[in-house]
Amino acid sequence: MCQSLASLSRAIYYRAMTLAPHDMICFALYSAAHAMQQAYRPYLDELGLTYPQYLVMSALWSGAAEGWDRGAEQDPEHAPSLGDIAREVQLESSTLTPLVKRLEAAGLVTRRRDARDERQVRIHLTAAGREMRARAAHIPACIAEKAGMEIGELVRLRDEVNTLRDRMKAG
Amino acid sequence: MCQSLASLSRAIYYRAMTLAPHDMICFALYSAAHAMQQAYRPYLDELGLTYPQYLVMSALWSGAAEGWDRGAEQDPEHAPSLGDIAREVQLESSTLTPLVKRLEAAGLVTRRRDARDERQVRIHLTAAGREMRARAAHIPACIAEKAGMEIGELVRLRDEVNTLRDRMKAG
DNA sequence: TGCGATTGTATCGTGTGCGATTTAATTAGG
DNA sequence: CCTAATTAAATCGCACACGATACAATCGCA
Repeated sequence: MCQSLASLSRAIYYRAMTLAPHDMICFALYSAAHAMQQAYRPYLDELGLTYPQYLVMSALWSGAAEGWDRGAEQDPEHAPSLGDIAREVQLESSTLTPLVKRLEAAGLVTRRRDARDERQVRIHLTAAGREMRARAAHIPACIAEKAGMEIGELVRLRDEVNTLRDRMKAG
Repeated sequence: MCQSLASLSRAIYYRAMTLAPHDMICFALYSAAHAMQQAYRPYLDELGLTYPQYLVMSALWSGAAEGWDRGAEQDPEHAPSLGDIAREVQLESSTLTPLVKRLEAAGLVTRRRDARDERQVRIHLTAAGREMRARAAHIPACIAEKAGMEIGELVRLRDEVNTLRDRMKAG
């Protein structure tokens, strides 16, 4: 089916080759990421969210794993900025600005300039946005079940993929 | 950094949870696929190709691992159809039709209706398209080096990701 | 043979994605 | 202080990506 290790190694040794997409690591990631989006689609359709919108909402719901909202109760300016979210979901402002505007148009978030630094736009969940969290809470288990792998296997694979990603982004 | 196995397992057990993007498998694939595209960019810029265009050209160059062009010398109708390419790169015709038209506009391929079945459009490499293969042949080794992993490790990770993809696409 | 079902592409609308650039606000340095 | 450099968002242009739909060509079956 796929090109053998020996064949790949020989080709790399000669440092000049043509690979079919189904032999490429990058295509494995590319097609798997798209397959994941398709697996989420029926669940996200119920919520009226696209997949990247779901990632942004998940970041807000989790407080990006509680890095953002320490003291947010007292100080609304501790809500994440658009840049904070951009770093969490690894998207450019040129992608995120219109996406968040669509979330705002859907009534899930608000966008407000920070009073102390007017360059920043702080993103707040609305009541509707907070309520959606419970309606989305079943999704991870559904996806994990569809993956048909042990949770430990999924976590190991996730970490290996994250390691590869970080290396591709470095130097 | 990332949510622990214990935490994930507990959450899956309760079947209701909110994960931050950086804890999700799907986000690992999503962000790694984008990081890969960025790693290819400098090489593809030299060729004037986008990343999905490179996947299509790679499929043509490899004859999709020699499944397409048996006897193509004698019979030009054995060239891959748009549907053949769509299956290889796992894209819809609505994505591939304009993409291939751009490759045609760049002088890399031709599109011709099959005389025996006028529903199908057969895609042929032009001389310029064939010549580009040599200019792209160094790319896999450059990417593999940047990944900083043993080839065997890369192949194993690719196969695991492909397995996950196939499970997400099934049922 | 003829006609309904299927198949292969194409078209349209919406929503990403990113590079390049712009604008406004803040910071840093002399 | 005052200006140069930096930073945060936004804007624009182009290219995916897919669902829904349309349409023509072919197939299947009575």
